[in-house]
Amino acid sequence: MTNSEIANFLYELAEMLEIVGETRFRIVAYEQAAHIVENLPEELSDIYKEKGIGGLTDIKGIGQSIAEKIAEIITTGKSKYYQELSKKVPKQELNLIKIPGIGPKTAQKLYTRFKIKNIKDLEKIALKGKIRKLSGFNTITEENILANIKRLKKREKRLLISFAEPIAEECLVALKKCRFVEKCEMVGSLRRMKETIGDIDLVASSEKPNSVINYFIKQSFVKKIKAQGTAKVSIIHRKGIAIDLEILPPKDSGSLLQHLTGSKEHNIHLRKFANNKGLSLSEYGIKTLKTDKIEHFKDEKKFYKKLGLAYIPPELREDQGEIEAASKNKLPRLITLKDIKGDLHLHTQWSEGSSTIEEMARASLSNGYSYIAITDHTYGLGIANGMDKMTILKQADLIKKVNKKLKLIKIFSGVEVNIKADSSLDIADEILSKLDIVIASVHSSFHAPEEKMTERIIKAINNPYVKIIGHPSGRILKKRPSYDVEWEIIFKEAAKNNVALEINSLPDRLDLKDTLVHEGKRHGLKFAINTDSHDIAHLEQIKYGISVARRGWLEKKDIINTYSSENLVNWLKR
DNA sequence: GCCGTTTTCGGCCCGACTGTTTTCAGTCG
Repeated sequence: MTNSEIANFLYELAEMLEIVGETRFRIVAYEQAAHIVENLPEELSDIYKEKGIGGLTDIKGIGQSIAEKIAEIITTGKSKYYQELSKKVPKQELNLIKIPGIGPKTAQKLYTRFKIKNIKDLEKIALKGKIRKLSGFNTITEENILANIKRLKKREKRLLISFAEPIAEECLVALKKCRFVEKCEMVGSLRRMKETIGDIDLVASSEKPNSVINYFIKQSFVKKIKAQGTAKVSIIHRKGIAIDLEILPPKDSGSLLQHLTGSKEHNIHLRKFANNKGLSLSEYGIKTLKTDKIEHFKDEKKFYKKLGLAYIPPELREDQGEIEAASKNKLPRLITLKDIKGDLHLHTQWSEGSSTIEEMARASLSNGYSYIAITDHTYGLGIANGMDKMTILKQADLIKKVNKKLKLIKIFSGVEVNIKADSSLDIADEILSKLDIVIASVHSSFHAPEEKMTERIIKAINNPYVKIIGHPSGRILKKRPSYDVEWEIIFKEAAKNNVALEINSLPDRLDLKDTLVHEGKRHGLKFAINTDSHDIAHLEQIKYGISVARRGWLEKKDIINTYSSENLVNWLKR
């Protein structure tokens, strides 16, 4: 049983507890445990197999009671507690609380009155105008329910960061033109550079919040106003994405920025941490509990400093140990874009790319890179016009010539070789040995069982010429889950054999993902942040790969393409 | 249900917006 299955199980328990009217704190305990399990790098079932119940309760946020429920579901696939609860909770009510704006109380009212089976039924009843007649409801609430059902259908999945970011930019450009706005920024998951975004959160500082709100809601991209107050406004953008804007006076801009950047889990932990020091946090500043006096913060860094913490970069604010690290001044010095010296995964017209080798090299040079690797597909990947061995050698020859022509950038010859279903590579070692760098990737048989898939990758890692494993988990965001592999074995083997794992910067891959990157770092692994560009226009997507690396706590030294050309050559020889 | 540089019991993050509750509950982030 996977962590995400166990997390879903705990989330469902929390939802059912909510409906039966359990105390808030018990519900929160289940929700927190679910969240912790969801983000755990190690598989819970492995921990249980190795250490039993004690291994589970060692995890902060999981106590005896929840540990027993997890153990039961791992060993038997069932849970008595779950079964008992589901008898008390109509499944229909569980469906209803998925609609934004409908919580357990409203769900119960609607269900007991109408005996609705699902969201579709609710929609029908709302369309017939029956809900407005119920006490406690009216035409407006009925309309809201309908609008929210529509939204739920639309945004069932989160948006890629590459889709959300330009929309947020558009809003900021508009806000900056407003004369009442002093400063404005992205906050929430966008500022933390999460791989997918639920809705866009923006913050502005101004002495006249109302004027800013009135200006904002008149913009042409606003399709609908969802909620409007004196300090906050929520709209729907014409592309269907929800945008929240919050405004406070400049004297509070630091604490507001901190508050809205989140994550929720980071903030909860931070507030508990502050409570222990006799302080209370909010978007309005830091209150000393004894005196009730509030200190205001224009600067976010000073906000953290007041708590005795080093400044925590937004990408780390996921409650993954960053508060403890900041209190001991042990935060990593995160990698930045300017640390990158080259891109080691590029395609050209020689396989499925649209640019030439020289075009790629020149574009990279103007990016400030000192080297690149050309790594076109090999012939097993027929769909991508993969190269056979003669073509590979011909291309390597051409690369030598281009290298002589362009002296300011070094071009490494390479391939992205396929790891076949039988674990072998589709190009012989004899050819691979003539190249500077080899990436090995899985492009077929994604559904192989965990053991087989792990064996395929391990075998590639042990090939003396393979230096990087490309997009190691194989996932495509919103389309394809990652394949089943034993990460711990792969991390250990890759670290031992001096093979780097790739952080692929394509916005729908971002593979390896942040939490696994963090775990890999603990094993002493090296990484390569590559774009997998098929066109010179893709080179700039390296920023998304950098974000993943930062979210995975990586520093310059963890990443091979921050090395100088000379050091990289030495590393490749090792 | 979980947790402990005060604690194994008694707390548990904090505030905005909506609706019709004229002083607050429900919901959200």
